[in-house]
Amino acid sequence: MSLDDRKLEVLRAIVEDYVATQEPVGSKALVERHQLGVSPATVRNDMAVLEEEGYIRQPHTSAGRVPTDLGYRLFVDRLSRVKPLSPAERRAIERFLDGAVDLDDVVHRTVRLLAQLTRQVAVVQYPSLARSAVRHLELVPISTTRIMLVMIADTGRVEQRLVELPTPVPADDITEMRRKVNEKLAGQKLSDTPPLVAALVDESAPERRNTMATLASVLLETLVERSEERLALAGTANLTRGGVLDFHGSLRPVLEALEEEVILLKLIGEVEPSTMRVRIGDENEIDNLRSASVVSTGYGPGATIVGGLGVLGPTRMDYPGTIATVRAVARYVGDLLAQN
Amino acid sequence: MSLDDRKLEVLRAIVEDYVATQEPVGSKALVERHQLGVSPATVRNDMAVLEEEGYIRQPHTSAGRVPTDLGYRLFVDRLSRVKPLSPAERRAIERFLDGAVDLDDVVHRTVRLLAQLTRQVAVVQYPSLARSAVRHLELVPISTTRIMLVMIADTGRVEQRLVELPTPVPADDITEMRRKVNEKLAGQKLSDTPPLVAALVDESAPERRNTMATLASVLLETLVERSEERLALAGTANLTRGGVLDFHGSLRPVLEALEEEVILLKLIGEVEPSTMRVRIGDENEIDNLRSASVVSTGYGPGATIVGGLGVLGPTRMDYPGTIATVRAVARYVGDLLAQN
DNA sequence: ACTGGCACTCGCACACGCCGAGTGCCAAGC
DNA sequence: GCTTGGCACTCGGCGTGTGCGAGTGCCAGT
Repeated sequence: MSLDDRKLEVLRAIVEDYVATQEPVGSKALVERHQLGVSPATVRNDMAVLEEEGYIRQPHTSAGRVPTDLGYRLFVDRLSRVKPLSPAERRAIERFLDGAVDLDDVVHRTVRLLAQLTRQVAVVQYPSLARSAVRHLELVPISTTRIMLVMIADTGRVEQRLVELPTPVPADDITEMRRKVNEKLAGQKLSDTPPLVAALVDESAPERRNTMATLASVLLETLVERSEERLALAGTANLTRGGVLDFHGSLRPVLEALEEEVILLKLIGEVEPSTMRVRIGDENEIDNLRSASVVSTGYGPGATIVGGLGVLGPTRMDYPGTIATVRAVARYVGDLLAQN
Repeated sequence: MSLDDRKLEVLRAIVEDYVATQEPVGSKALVERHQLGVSPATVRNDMAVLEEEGYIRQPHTSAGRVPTDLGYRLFVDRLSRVKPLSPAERRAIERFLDGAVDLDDVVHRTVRLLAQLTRQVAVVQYPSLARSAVRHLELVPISTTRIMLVMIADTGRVEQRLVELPTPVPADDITEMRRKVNEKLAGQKLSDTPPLVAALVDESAPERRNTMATLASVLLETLVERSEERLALAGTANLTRGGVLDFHGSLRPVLEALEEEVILLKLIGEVEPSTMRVRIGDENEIDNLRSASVVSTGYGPGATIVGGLGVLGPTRMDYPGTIATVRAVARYVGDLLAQN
């Protein structure tokens, strides 16, 4: 059985009112606050159907209705109009993000901004190394048996790692190695580097091969295997808004989940071509987050995607507003990265 | 009026029992669980005195007693015996911290370890730049008008910053500048660098002065002014242990405080020669943390101190255990840094 | 100075009853 | 046939009342 337009309208009204008031909404209140053009009794009938179909439910027998996860899903997919940002918000974004001096700075500002605008927990992934290309590799001699390997990616990320050499290496050799390494790797996608690194070792002069092998292994580890994904988080205090009512009764599991980088990456990291991803309550695979919703998207210069960002909050969330904000912030950050 | 030994013993018993059970402790329960050698009535008289002096209080008229901040203070200062770590704990620390490849890695492991061992919120400050010396400065040409400035500190910290040059600069000049800059700054305490940097500009050849001035300003900003202190945080989920009873009723203010780097730095950063610092409840200057206690100390290679670390939890906290753990972890981290 | 005894206080848990919001259903109306 | 007003019903929330018991303060006795 399909739902007619009025029933959908009723669902929308329920979602909007519930999100706004945080209280179960009854038929009478509904007709008062929205121009539905019908009586409470009619609305009640519609509600009965919506409940039967699983879009809403009653917390207890004689209370108003509350949307279910399924209800929010339908709302997000078919009922919510995009809510354009206010000029003030646009200006806030611009003002906040301009003046960032650093990739670190950009990420930190972004995550705070996102938390502030949405009043939720915000997560921003640093540009993924896997999706970056090498811009430059630098070998900095620290002592005769130690060099610092610095990798600068085209996304602005900089990774460094100390390399302990098996034997002392003269400065000239290091200069030469730097030249070779850059010649071979600069401009390459990090994901394409492993064979190139292997080739480097093969091609190097016998007397330098040992050193080069050490270097290569660190290189591989840093660049590919450990493939360190980094994250920034902000706004956890927002979890306490609206009491402990959201997140059925305890912040514990949510806070625990937020401590696990792996989990967060799963949440916002799996960037597909799809523009915007909304996961509502039970749709989350992580058990600890069954009471939460996540709105996330990818960002990057132009059309490419180098990382993910998003927010996490109670299922009772202003989806249109949140989606609009997340999208806008992602776009600004992308533009910012494009300028570098 | 001074408190005789038995009264102090009573206070200790109250603190220990309350920390263990989280329930107000009465006179009868006290004599049962501790060998005080006197009757409940006597204990009651002692309690009356302790209450008068402000060390304990009753939540309501006919309940047991609970330590006040002042009571905890007395307990920490005069009554608690240091609780040596179990071998298992020592081993855990060692196992956890060995195998760190990076300063980043060290800090992250440390903060997680600390959170896990104390079951509180842990905070670790990265080695402060202000207390570091320059080990090496590297100028990496990115394009003709852009160079990446990489500063490697003796504490292992690496900071980088993009420098936009006013005019294109040939590679040779950059090599020369690198030499000059290192000659002047390597080995110097960061806090001593400003005049040296100024001198660098003055001494440079006229045709390079412009470039050098740009470089110098970025240098100063990165190294001294912005003097970026970094932090790692873990264990926020531990705040939810013991319900919302601790932190009088709301985690909100605490979570908010934990989001402010400035506040956290104040908490654990002000490292004085004193070895261990315990701030209990109202002793905290930050209003949001009036319901919390902070145990912190400095760490660093040998006797020097390069940063702070500590934990934050409810005033109802196992002080002896926490203090022992924080001290032990700080020592291990210091040793680890000394090895670099 | 310590102790046993005793009256007293008060928070907590539980039971009771009322109120009212909100519902489902039904019969009447457009 | 959908919509509507009417109506009986349900049930959670809240305020009141009561009993219980832990814990206290005080006092008189040793």
